[in-house]
Amino acid sequence: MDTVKKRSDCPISCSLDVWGDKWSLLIIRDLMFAKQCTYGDFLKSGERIATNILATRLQMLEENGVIAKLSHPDSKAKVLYKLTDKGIDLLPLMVEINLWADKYFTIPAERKAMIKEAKKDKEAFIKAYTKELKRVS
Amino acid sequence: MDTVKKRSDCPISCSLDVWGDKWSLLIIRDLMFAKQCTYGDFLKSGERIATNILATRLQMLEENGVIAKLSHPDSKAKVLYKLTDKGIDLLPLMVEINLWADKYFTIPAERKAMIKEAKKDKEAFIKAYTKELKRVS
DNA sequence: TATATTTACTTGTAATATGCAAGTGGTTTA
DNA sequence: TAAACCACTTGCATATTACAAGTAAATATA
Repeated sequence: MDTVKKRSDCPISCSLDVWGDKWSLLIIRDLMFAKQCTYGDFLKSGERIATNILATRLQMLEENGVIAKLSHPDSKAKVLYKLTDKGIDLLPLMVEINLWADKYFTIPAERKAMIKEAKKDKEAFIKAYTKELKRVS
Repeated sequence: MDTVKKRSDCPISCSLDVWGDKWSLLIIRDLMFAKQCTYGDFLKSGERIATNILATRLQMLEENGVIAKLSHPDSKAKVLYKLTDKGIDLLPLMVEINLWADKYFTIPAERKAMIKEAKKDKEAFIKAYTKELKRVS
């Protein structure tokens, strides 16, 4: 595929060049929740990503070292995706998005527990959850 | 303009519906750095946003309560944009993006000082800088 | 006071990206 | 051995973006 074209050297801009679209962070979210996902798992997510978009985003995120493919233990027909360390390092960002959303949107009940935990002791939560994510990867 | 169409109730998804595109966070970045910007200031930024895109993004961000217009003290021809409290609350998110980028990209020298300060004591930095942003708004 | 310039946009149009439906080719299950 | 599953690809209509040019009000200049 084609190389990512940088718009500038600004750290925000460079970051957006990697995951700054409507879908990438949702893929990363799925991987942070589920630790590992198949292609089909992503398609089943609530936001109904189109299959061609999913394919190009997965490719893009892999090229940028945010996610990695690994072979599925059960079947050669399946592919497992997981976060790399670079992807796991997006956890603090993900937490902050959740906290912002918690302040300005109505959050579904099943998501409140994690947000509450992150609010109680942010650093501790991130440390513990990072460890858990790295254990799987 | 048309209402934002939610893809799901997920906090990440809802947040992305507001600022999850290639340009919105750059607009917010400019406002966090400069505190107040005119339309022309945004156009002058390094990433060269197209004027029609800028206009629609500013409108979108204003509709979503992230930024606000105010009259320019010098001239009726000029318009000043600033962050609302909701926009200022994106500072922790912005800091985390910078920290992630600092780890994985080459950061321009002139941006390193702020990142260093944020790394030294994140909470203190956010608190102090939030205060400064609110002072202007 | 007339004219030029600045400012914040808008409009038109071509290029690109997205979204949807259907298809493909290996792999696994029955 | 056929049907079903899985991870994609392909084709095409629609939507979004990018680029260039234009507009109207406000201000600066002659």
